Amino acid sequence: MIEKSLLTNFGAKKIAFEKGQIIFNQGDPARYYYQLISGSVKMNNFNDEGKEFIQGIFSDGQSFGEPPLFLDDNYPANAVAISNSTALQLTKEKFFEILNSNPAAHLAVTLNLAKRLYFKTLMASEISSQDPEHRVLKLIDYFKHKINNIPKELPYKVEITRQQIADLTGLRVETIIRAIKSLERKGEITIKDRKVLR
Amino acid sequence: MIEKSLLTNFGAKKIAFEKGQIIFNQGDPARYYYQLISGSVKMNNFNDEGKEFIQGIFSDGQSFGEPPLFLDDNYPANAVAISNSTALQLTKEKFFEILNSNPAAHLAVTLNLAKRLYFKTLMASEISSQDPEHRVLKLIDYFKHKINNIPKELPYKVEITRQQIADLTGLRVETIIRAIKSLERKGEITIKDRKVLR
DNA sequence: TTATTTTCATGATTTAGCTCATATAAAAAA
DNA sequence: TTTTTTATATGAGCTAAATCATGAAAATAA
Repeated sequence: MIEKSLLTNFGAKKIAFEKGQIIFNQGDPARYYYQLISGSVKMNNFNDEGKEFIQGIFSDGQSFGEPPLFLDDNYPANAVAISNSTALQLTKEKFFEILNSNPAAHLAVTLNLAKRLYFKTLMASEISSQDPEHRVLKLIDYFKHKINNIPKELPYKVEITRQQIADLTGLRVETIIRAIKSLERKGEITIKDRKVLR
Repeated sequence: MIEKSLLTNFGAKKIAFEKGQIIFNQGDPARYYYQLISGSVKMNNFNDEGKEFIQGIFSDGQSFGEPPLFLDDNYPANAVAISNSTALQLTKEKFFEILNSNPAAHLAVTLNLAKRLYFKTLMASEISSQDPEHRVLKLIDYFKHKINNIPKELPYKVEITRQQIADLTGLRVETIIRAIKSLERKGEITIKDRKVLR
C-alpha cells in the first residue's frame, strides 16, 4: 500500500518468513508496520476450545497489523505465514514519520483501513445471522470481486481450502463441505477437481 | 473526532434526527460525513429472515459511515437514531478537503478507523466461536473499558437492553437473558433493578 | 391515572449445526 | 516409488441455541 522505495528510504527491513512461521502473537505490543512483498499471511485467533478463527488473509502488497500501532495497544490476533513470504518491516516511529511527511502515503493507509473495516462490517452481519450456504457464497463473492477484482461474468477458482473457509466463517469443515455440495446442486457454483468455481 | 469549528468552517450543516429516524439506508451511495453532537445512532443490518444485527452504537462526538466515503461505495448498513440526536453533516468533497488541508484531522479520522477495526476484529472472533456467556461478557467489558473508559475496579452499569446485546452478538434475547442470569449466579456480574452491573 | 408498549423472565419443544466415526482421493514427504 | 499427511466426503446421533408460548414488571404514552 505504501511504495516500497518510500518504506526502504525510511529504513524498512526486508524479512523472510517460512511457511507456518509466526510473525507476531496475539497480546504482543505492536511495534512494527508490516507490508508483504510476496507470499501470504493469515491473522487468526484461537478460542478456549482451540478452534481457529481467521480474521483475514493477506497477500501481495498488502499490509497488516496496523490498527494497534495507532492505538498503542497489543495485537488482537496472531499473524502466521501460510506460505513462504517476504515482507518489509518498519518501526512504528518511522511509520508515523512517513504518515506525517507524506500525505499520499497517509491517505493510502487510511483507505486500506476503510476497506478492511468495510469488509469486516459485511462479514460481521453475514457471520452472525445467515445460514451456512449464504455465508459461504458471500465469502466466495467477496474474494472474487473485492480481493481478486474479477468481474461477475468471469469464472473464479477458489484457492483456499474448505477448512480455511470454515475458519473464516466460524463454521465447521463438515458444514462447509455440505454447504458447498448443496450450492453445487442448486447451480450456484461448480466443483472441478475438488476446487470451487464461481 | 474532527473539531466542530473546523467542520462548520468547511460548511457542515447541523441536522436533527428524531428517535427512530433513518439517517441512511444500506445500499445508498455514501455522500456525507456524519459526526454526532448529541444523542445516539446505531448501524444495523437485517438478514433474510428479518433478524437485526447491530454493527455498532455511536454517541457523543463519534463519527460513522466513513468507510464507503473512502471507497466510493454504498453503505454496508443502515444508520438509525436510537434517541433524539443532532449531528454535523459534511459533504464528501468538503470532508476530503479537510483531510487534505489538515493533517491532524486526517490522523484523527485514521485513528478512529483503526479503533473500530480493532473492535470488529475482537468481536469477530468472539461472535464466531465462543459460547453465549463469553460473548456477553466480552461485549460488556468492551463497552466498559474501550467505549466508556471505566477502569476495571470501578463498577459499570450496562445501559443497553438485552435485545440490543442480542443484536450486537447475533444471539437471541432469551439466550442473552439466560446467559446474564447464569453470569450473575457465577458472580461475574450483578443485576440491580434489571440492569447489569459489572 | 389508566392504557399501551417495551423489557425481562422462564418453561417446553424443535432443529440446525456440531461431533464423532469412517472412507477415499489427492498431495507431500520419505 | 511407497509412505504419510492433508483434504474432501458422508452418515448417525447429539446438543446447544432457536423457537414458541406465556406472563409479569417497568417504562412510556394517552
